[in-house]
Amino acid sequence: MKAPKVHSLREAGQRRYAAIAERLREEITSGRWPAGAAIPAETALLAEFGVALGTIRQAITLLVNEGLLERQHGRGTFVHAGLTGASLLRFFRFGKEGDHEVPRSQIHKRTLTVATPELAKQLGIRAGANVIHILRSRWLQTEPRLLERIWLDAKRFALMAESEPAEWGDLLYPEYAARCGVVVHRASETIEFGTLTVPDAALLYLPARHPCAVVSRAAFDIAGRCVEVRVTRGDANAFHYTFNLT
Amino acid sequence: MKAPKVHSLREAGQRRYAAIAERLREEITSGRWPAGAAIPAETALLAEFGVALGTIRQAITLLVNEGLLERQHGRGTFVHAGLTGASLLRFFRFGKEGDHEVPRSQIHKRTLTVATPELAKQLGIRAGANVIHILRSRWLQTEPRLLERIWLDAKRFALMAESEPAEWGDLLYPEYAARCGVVVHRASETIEFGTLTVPDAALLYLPARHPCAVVSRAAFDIAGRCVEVRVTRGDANAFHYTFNLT
DNA sequence: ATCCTCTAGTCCTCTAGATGAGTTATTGAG
DNA sequence: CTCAATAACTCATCTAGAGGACTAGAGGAT
Repeated sequence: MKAPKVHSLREAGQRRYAAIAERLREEITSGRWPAGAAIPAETALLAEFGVALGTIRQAITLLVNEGLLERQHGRGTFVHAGLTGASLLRFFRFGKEGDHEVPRSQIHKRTLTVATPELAKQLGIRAGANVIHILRSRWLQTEPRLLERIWLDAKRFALMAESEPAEWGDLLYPEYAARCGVVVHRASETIEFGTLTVPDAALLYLPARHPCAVVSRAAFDIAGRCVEVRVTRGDANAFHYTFNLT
Repeated sequence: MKAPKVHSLREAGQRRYAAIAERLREEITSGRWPAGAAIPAETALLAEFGVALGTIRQAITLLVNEGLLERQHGRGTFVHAGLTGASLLRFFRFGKEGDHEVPRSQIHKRTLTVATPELAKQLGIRAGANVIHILRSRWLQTEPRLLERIWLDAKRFALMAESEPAEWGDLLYPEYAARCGVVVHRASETIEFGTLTVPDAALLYLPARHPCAVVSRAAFDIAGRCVEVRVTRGDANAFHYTFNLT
């Protein structure tokens, strides 16, 4: 089935490349083009939409800049494969530099509870709906370094509630993808400062009321739905983060 | 004088648009095209370099993405005007939201000292060379909120040493530009947590050893030279910062 | 004075190609 | 079987041009 040319479908004033980008975005966010898969070649798309190569490339460039697509010279253009989740350690400096070891995970609790109104709003579910709550620490060498609290929609992540936490790997995002088909595409993080409660301090082998950095993350799938809420705490003295402004 | 076509000047394997971008970058970083000024029109550049419009646009896009140029539809393409410096408060939440008031400045000290080896390395000057050191606090309403220590190369910023601190505005970057012709184009910032010394705490009306966020900034001009080193401290409990990852 | 239109100058979109460069699977020689 | 050459596919660069959209200023109508 040949798709109609884009000329007839776009709104007044809308650019052709923008109309094409919108159509491609729809294929991606709907999941018809799954994460990591190749999209049709540029020559195929220009034939399908009946436009010149430059127009197709402009549409694709738009989606590349949005982080939805990735180009690979000579291979093809691919739907963004998602985050692995190994990125929290960039905020902390524990031990030697340039060490990108994945911290080992120790699950302390995995419970089924009920969403508070605030959490429900973040996850886009009904207040009072079931959520999975995970408490785990992350270890480097022989020291617990980070303490994570994670909340998931129990409906979407049913298989995370049924499987044994001991079977999970140190990284959760690959588990989400393998067990529940949920790919984390982007996340928003907020950094704040606080002090450790008595039980939290015990889990991190630190004194009570020790200063800590608090990183609150909301993770989103490619369609923009929030799929995970996570709050991570670590020793404030190990915290450091660099970035650039222009 | 007509410039030679770019064909004959680029290195083997280098793209035309990359060669053109390099030439434009040289005009900008050398200061021949000053900050805020318009560059020649695309049609003028394509005639000068003897290439097609698309190639010129690709070269300009490269520099726009680097932050060196800014396009304005219908007006022209301009050299990036530089930072105003009003951006440190984005890290802190003092009082009401969405309040973009510029904090008032109180200069406590402006002294001429000698660069430590580490500072000299950052500023790209000789260890032991003269530097200007400024200690100032930034006020919102009736409270001191941030404490800043600033170091400048005394040679480049001679007029900052001679003028009266009382004459300076609340923002220093416009002073640098007006008095010394130094435009801050980009900055790199590192966040850490610490506690306040007794004298620093007194200046911020906080108890000694109160937790603080420490933001260390290196500011660079458009040619990539470090022109200012600044360390800012504020109440850690007011600190918060959000950003996105893909 | 205010509003409008016109115009020249700018960047932006789009076409219809040709050619270059990187990747991968196949095919043929040893 | 192993390895190298090749073919076929991909995205990337570049041309030469037409017309659109936006801005700013000049001039005229109200």
